Amino acid sequence: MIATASDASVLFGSRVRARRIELGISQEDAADLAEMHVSNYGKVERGLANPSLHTILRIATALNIDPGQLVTGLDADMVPDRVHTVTAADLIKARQK
Amino acid sequence: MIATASDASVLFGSRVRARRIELGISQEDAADLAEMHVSNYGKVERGLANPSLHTILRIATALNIDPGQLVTGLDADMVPDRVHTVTAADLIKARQK
DNA sequence: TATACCTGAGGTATATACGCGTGAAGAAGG
DNA sequence: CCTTCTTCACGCGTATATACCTCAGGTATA
Repeated sequence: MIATASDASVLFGSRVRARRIELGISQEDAADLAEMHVSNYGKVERGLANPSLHTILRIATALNIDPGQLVTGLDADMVPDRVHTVTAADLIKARQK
Repeated sequence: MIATASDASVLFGSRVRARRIELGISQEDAADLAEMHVSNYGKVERGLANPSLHTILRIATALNIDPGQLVTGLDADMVPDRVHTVTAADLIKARQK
C-alpha cells in the first residue's frame, strides 16, 4: 500500500479506535466481531485504509455504535484528489439566475 | 458485476436518490459535483454498489448533506455474507462471567 | 530468563470499486 | 417524424480494498 492515508481516513480510524478502547477489547477481538482480518482492521484504525460501506457497517455494528456517529462531520475536503469545491447548492443558485 | 446488491446498499442508494431529487438535479449533475463517473453514481443510487468512505463523503458533500445522515441506522445485518451476530457488548458480557 | 499478548509494518494474491465507453428505452417537446 | 434529456444496463481495463501471511517491537507477568 502506497500510503492511502487521508484526513478522512485518519479521523474515521481514530473514532473507531476510541470506541474500541472505550469497550476495552483488542484489535483482534474487534476484527473477529466485525468478521474482517486483523491486519486490515489495524489499517483502518491507523487511517491507512479507505473502507467500503459494508466494512464501515460491520465495524460499527461490532462496536455497538451507530455508523452515522463514525462518519458525521466528515467532508469531501478531507478526501485526496479533490479538485472542485462546488456543491449542489452552488449549482442550483447559479441556475436560478 | 455479479449483482453486489445488499439491503444496506439499496437503503443507502435510496437515501442518496431522495436527496438528489429533493435538490432537483440530474444524476449527471450530482456525479459531476461528486467528481465521480455517472455510471458509478447511478449504480450507487440503484443499490448495486458498495461505495468506499471517500465516495460516500464526496456524494454527501456534493448533495449538501451530512454523511452521517446517509448511513445512520444502517446495520451489518443488512450486509451479505454475515455469519456471526455477536457484538462487542456480547463479548464483554461473556467475559465478565 | 521465558512466555504470552497486542500492535505495527511489509509482502503477495484475489476480489472488487471505479473510470470509461456503448447502446437502448422512456418522456417531453418541436 | 425528429431531437434532447435522463436513466438503465452491459462490458472492459485499471486501481485499490481486503485476506492472508511473516516478522519485529513493545508490555506485562511468571
